[in-house]
Amino acid sequence: MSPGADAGDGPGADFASRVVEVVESIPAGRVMTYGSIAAVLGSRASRAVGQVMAYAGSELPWWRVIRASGHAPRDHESRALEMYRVEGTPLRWSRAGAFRVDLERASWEP
DNA sequence: TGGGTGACTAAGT
DNA sequence: CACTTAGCCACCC
Repeated sequence: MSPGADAGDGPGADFASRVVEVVESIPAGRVMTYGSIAAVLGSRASRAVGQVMAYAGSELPWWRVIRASGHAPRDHESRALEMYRVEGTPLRWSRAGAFRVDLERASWEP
């Protein structure tokens, strides 16, 4: 409702702060890809989203943020798997024993 | 102010 | 299905 399109220029207006808001809004059992989060913010900086997550650390449900392929973040797949089992996130298992999040079912958007 | 980096994506092999 | 290459954009120092 403001002529300036974006209504916030104070804290929370930064890209990083917006990423945090979106990630925290993801319900349990659901996931979003880095690219989708960036798209919601009106950007294509999927990589920047990952950097914000790395900086935020365990302060966020990082396991609900995955790659476009359905794989969990690099070097964190094992930790994510345990969370997916607890939250009941739909997973897809390959013959080799590798798991992936079923984006067809778990994909969510605010 | 500018350069290097990275929890990425998409397309090709 | 898994790995490799090139392109992107914001973050940090």
